[in-house]
Amino acid sequence: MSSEDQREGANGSANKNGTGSGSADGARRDEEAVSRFVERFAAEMTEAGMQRTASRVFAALLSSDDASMTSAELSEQLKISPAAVSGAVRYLTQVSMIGRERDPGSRRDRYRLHTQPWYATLTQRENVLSRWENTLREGAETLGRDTPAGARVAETVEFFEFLQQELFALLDRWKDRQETRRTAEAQGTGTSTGTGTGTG
Amino acid sequence: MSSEDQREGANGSANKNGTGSGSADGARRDEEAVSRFVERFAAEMTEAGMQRTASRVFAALLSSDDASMTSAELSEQLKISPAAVSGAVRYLTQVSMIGRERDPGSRRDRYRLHTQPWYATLTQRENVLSRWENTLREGAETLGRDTPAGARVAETVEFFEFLQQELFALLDRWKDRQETRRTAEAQGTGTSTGTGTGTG
DNA sequence: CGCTACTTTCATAAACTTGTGAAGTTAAGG
DNA sequence: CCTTAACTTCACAAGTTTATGAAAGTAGCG
Repeated sequence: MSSEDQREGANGSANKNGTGSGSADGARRDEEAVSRFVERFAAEMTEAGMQRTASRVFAALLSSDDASMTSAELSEQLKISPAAVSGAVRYLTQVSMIGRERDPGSRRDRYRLHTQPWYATLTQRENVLSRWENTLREGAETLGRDTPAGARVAETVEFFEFLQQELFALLDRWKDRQETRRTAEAQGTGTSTGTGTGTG
Repeated sequence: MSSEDQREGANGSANKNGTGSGSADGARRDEEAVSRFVERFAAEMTEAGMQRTASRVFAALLSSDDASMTSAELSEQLKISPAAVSGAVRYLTQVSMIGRERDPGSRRDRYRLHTQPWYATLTQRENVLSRWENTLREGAETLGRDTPAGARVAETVEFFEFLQQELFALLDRWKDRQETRRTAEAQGTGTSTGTGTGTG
């Protein structure tokens, strides 16, 4: 634990999240409350079937101001070993929810939330929906489309086809909406909260 | 593999799936192939986070000709104890994917696939999406909407709101489409495969 | 070209999940 | 009301997942 802190003095320390930077603005994070949110949201994702640590890492990244953290930061905030972080980020990388970067001049990797984590998840070809669809299609053949069971399964296949098509259209609409809004914002107010967003 | 075939001998017994009903038509089920489909689809649902036995029960019902099976039938086909069936159907009932019936004059319950299992799952208020949305909303407040992290989370909330709205609309469209098709079928060909469908 | 700061892999331990038999409960039908 | 079939609950065993420390692997940087 304490042996990790050697390197701290260098710069913005473990948490790049406003707190450590001693900035004078009022937006100081209540790290404890933030952590509660991280854990709660992670727990809900876990309930829905995502690996526990992967969920926690994802939630932590989602709640970090620049949408990225290093392994050490994650390890410290979530109180888990580097090994656990390693496993989690491998998973999250595989499913395209985060990316790995290297800060130039450092040996540390940074893990960054993809700009469109949900978009990526929902659209990637090797999708849950796609796989189900394929299996169901074979099942419909096996059962025979002229049987009630086969007909039911065939209809389920159609439903999933429909669902996926519509999902793509829906996501496009979202993207448009976001772009429109961004443009409007850029012209209107001068606010510069313009960090990469988590949706899409 | 081969040792499982004992059950075949008896008669239609456990499986009400067209095979036993003594009908002369060629649509005799290859029970082994059907079982492979059941297990494969169940495994995919399990991978996606659903309880293993619940998935197997669901898949079995989906593949049964009248979309319903008794506890004993499930127990035999899936080779699990009545206790396991009990637990699985309790879960499936809770998430509104199946319903419980009682054959009049019998002491056995029947578990029936809801006509619209996906519809129910996607639209019920106590939804994964709704819960995530609420948690995220609180998170946005905690983080402060004027911080990059808070803004990102707030946008995620909007995305989930958008997603849910669109999902409802999408499901309505599907229902319309199905109804239209049914009507057309009824008028056009004389086919009578018209069993309840699994989609919606 | 080797030192050192990271990251990953691996065997093991802990925690959790799941399925079971047995006991308990409910209600159909005499 | 008693008998009995069917369903549910429960404590426990088996199996699976998950996190860990230790060891091995990589790659910046002198």
